[in-house]
Amino acid sequence: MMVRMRDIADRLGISVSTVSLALNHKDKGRVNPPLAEKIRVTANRMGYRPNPHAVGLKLNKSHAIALICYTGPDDPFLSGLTGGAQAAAAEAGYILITIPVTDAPGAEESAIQTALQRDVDGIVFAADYYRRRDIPTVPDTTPFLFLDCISTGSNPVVTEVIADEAQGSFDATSHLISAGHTHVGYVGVDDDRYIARHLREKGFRDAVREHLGDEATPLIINAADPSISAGEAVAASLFSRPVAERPTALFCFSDRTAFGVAQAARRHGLSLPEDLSIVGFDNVEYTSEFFTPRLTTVELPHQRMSSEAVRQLVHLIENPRCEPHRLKVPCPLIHRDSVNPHHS
Amino acid sequence: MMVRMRDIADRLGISVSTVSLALNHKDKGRVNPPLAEKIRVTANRMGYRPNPHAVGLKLNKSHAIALICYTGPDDPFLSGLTGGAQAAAAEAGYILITIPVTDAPGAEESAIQTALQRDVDGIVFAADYYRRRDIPTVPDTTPFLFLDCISTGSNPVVTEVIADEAQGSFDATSHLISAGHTHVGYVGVDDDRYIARHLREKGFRDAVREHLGDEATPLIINAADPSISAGEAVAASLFSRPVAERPTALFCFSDRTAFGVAQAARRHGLSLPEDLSIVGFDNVEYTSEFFTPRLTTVELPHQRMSSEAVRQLVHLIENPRCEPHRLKVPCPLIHRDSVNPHHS
DNA sequence: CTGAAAGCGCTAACAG
DNA sequence: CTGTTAGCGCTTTCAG
Repeated sequence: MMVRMRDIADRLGISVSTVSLALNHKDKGRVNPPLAEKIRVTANRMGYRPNPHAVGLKLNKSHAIALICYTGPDDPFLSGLTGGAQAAAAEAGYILITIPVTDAPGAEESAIQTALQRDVDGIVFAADYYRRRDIPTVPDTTPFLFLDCISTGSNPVVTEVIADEAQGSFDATSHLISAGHTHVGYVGVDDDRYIARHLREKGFRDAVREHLGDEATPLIINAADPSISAGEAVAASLFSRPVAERPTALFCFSDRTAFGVAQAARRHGLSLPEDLSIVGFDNVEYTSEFFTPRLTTVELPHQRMSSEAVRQLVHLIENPRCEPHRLKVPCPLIHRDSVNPHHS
Repeated sequence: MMVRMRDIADRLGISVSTVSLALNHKDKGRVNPPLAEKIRVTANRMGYRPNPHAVGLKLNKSHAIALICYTGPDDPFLSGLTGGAQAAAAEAGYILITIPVTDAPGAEESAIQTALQRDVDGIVFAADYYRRRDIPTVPDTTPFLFLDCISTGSNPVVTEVIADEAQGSFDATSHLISAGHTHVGYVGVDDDRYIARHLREKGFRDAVREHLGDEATPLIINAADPSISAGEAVAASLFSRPVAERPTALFCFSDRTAFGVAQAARRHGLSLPEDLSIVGFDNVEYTSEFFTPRLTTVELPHQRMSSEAVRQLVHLIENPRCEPHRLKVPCPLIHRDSVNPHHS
């Protein structure tokens, strides 16, 4: 069934080592070129595929990559994460092993052990949500990389792939302002566990300063958490303000916040997007699209992040001496129907 | 770093084969029990883990399972599928290799080759959506199983894990009827590519017959496809009927159909769930929850299906002679707010 | 420029 | 009951 080097050596009446040399492109000045070429051609024709176990046993390599990933049963992002990683790995000729990790004590170590035991060539470690965390113990011969999380400590000691949340927020806010809204606000979240909160707020502030000038005081309120109900709760206070102080456009920490805000607005008799424009953040699959009006939002590009992570990892595997760095994947603004132009 | 059988043999002053025997529980009547026990204990203490490559090379096994899966970049179900499979595989001590497959010609074969080349112990083949398809060529020494798709041909020649759609529809319809609705209808879909359509319609019909009697003529209309707009389009015709013929409750082919129906209902001045109760199908992550009113719907239990699939596969791997069969995973009804009691 | 041979860690005959 | 031995398919010195 499986054709081995042995088979092609026999066919050509030569030895296995010569075949190995040629097939691994280590033949430079060791096998005469025409022979090497002939070897490669017949290997191809015979459908030769190296036996990964044999190679692995010899080289302690497996041409496999592990994606270690926190897996809430209802994580809306796992899908993008595995999908992107899978595709990128396949493209680079690696296989993807997905290893779940839970909150149980020791689970991380055991996940990493599982990976190491399989001699994976590299590990992508993804947290459940963007957050700061310390680096698990991994032998530094094994390329390792963070996805959607960053290491504690100031400069990256490990390569990290994250979303450029500040840019996403900046773009969203800019979009609102360029639609004519001068009275634009930000509905954030008041919980430091969401480290994205600072980046999103920063993007908002920067956009306000850049487009509306230094003297503009940014309107910012914070919900208790990123849920619909919390969004609805804080937003209520906004709409009971005097009309002059009432924003005509709101950029929200999350899609759920935006839904809550929308609900509160409607409750106060406003209609969307005519009386209030909103932009969310996350682009929760399908949901933002189903909402009425279809929610304009900033996408968290999980698919691209994970494929980028795998690409970086492969690069690291193939170029072992490569400095750790932080790669920010842009968050695209998804234009839909929840933003209206405003004429003052 | 890695401790080998050799190491533990040396430590104990015995031979590798004895260690192998003991560690693989093949020691019955071949190694004296106390020794065997001591071997196992020290193996544990030394943190021995078998080298999968060595075992694989020898046995053509890898203690790995492949999940071959169609992967639309925006498939809302991939998440549940991989999540469930991952967890179940880890639990059974197998590793999960996820292999993407696209619509490109030859992609399926190549995915399967990739899996076989790695000597996976079994393959779960998942289609993107429930549908009938023929069985890819896989050596019958490799346990193989269909997830969310069934083979062409009448009786299963391969084990299949699918959702019990008819039961889900039956339950949804029964729920509507037991809430007092006698004028209940079904908004289906008029496209045979969705093989679920017949099962869902059947569940509806059966429930109507069982609870409302044979003489009740089930009200059924079909949308062109399962989209929101198509749902909205057919539903419109329903609401322009005379009040007496107007249903007070509708079971819908999909969540999206339900959203469309809701939209049409509102357009006709009805309010939900007071004037119209609706139940969807799919429980699209988050979405059904965000909708107002929160949508009562039938869940497609992808998580459970995939974990069940790998459990079945593991069983198949460990009990090679096991008849192919079809396993139906129940579709639970998720009670939310879109169904109101009806008093006639 | 090419081949013989050793050995990666493990299993399974086969001897003892 | 235990040890010796021969590979699994491949890479890699080391001789020729």
